[in-house]
Amino acid sequence: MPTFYLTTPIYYVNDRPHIGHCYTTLLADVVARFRRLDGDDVLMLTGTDEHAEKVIDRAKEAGVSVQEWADRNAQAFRDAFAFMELSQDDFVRTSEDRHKSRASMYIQKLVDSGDIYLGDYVGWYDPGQEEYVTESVAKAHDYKSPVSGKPLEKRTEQNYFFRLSAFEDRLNKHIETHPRFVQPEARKNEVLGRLRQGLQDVPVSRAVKDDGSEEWGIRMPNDPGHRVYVWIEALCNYLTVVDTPERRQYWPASLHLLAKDILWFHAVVWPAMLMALDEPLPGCVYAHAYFVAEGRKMSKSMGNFIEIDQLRAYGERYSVDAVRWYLATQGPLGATDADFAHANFVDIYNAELANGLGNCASRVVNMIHKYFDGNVPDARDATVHGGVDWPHLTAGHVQASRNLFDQVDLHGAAHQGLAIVTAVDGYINNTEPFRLAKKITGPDDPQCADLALILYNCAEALRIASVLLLPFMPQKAAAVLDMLGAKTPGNGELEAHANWRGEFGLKTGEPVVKGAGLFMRADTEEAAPTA
RNA sequence: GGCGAGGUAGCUCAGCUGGUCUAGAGCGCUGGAUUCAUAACCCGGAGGUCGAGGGUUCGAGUCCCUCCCUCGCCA
Repeated sequence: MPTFYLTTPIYYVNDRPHIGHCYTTLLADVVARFRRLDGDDVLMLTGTDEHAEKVIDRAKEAGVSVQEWADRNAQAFRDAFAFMELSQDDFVRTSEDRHKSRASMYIQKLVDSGDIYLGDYVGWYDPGQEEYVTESVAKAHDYKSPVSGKPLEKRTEQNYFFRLSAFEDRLNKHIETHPRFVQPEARKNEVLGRLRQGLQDVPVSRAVKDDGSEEWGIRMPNDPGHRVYVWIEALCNYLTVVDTPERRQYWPASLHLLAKDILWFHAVVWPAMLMALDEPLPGCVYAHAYFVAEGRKMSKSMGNFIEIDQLRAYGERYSVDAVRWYLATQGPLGATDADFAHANFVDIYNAELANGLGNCASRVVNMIHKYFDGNVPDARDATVHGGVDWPHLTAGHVQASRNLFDQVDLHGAAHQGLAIVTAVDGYINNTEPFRLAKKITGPDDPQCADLALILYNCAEALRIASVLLLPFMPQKAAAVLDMLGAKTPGNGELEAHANWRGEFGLKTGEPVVKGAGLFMRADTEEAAPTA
């Protein structure tokens, strides 16, 4: 069984879960669900990054221990992901020993190999903030603190550095010989452009004073006066989690999903570290863009972050699967930002879910009830009818789904399932089963067989469409399968279940259930739901 | 300032190496048909001087130049 290991970034534990965290993790979830269905041995990883110094500060403000604070906030991410029906196989926290011990080991290895060395760091220090600011920021503020306005101090301190510069050629070569390594294309160009300007070694630690405060973070091996920078330690999570005898087979990761702001770390620093550790590199680093809210950039100062509670409100009104569908199909998977706009949400919801899938399921099930007492009609042996070659048509969309998932094109893949639904709608209009039903004089009327064939084809096509839609809307697609009396496929069963009238095809005589409306039409005038 | 991406219907976008593009899709809008269905589905229509100007060519949304605008990355 091929393995497929995919990751999201680990999220800063002080943050409140918002649409951005949910989006990246949802992408991973949809891909993971599809891969499992298609037979891969999948490991999907997400988690929290907990060792920043601000975590200590905030815990103090809240009057709780750092661990308690981190526990509480990590749980908020778990809850958010549970609400979104996200199916991570593991949730790593950098404060866990399994992470800390191995991350220390990697650092030690890099020290031993000389890829991490002790050097002098010269920079502009802001005493008020107790942090360094970059040269460009310092210059922009006339060498005064951007916060307090007091003069910055030029300081030199000893730091450990990672010899990033040594990997420039290998990185360039790798990116050029592996066209899918950095995606999408525009992001790859950015990385290559920046590589052309040359690489500098990067500091990976900072001196800490032992003031008796709580033990937090990872110290430099053999030099506990230095704490490993949180970002470099955080990157290690992708490896620490699978660096066990049981999980080694998953490495290297097939796909790292992340947002564009941390592309550099993932496409350059992390691969260079892996080279230094003599580890194989991940297959693809995919950096998506951002969601904006109602056309405006989300920011702390604007206070317009779409937080998990607002997504919950959407979920309550329109269903969680509708939220998943909107994010997955309308999200900023490419290089440009996407808008989470209420009017747009309602448009997509009505057009694709209510008028599309929901209405189609409703009309098919209803006719089977009306004309065949709610039992799957007998299709005899015909498969091509009304100008549609159903086995061929559905198989084409199944294959297209696979190809699109390979390219992480979720929008395209989602529409493969929907395309079958559209085909069913067109087929019904062309063959007019409802009109046929009126012409039928009795059970011996040969037109009865035509009617049966038409409705069987509709139901079977809808079944396969649902299988393809399962990764996007696990609840609703399963609900359609339930209505049709079909089984929901398990891991590795895509092929068998997507097979027209195969082992899992609809069986003549089996009951079809009229369920509640799947996605009821939304009122376009209604205001957006609020948390 | 350096590098990069892009400006195509009301909206979101396809249009690869120039010629079925007399310019497309989906949504929205509009007319019709229909009634199995969630005022839905199906068919048709309107709507664009393809950012502006110049050039190459028998022929340019597609190549070249200049300019304008937007966005991203870096400094």
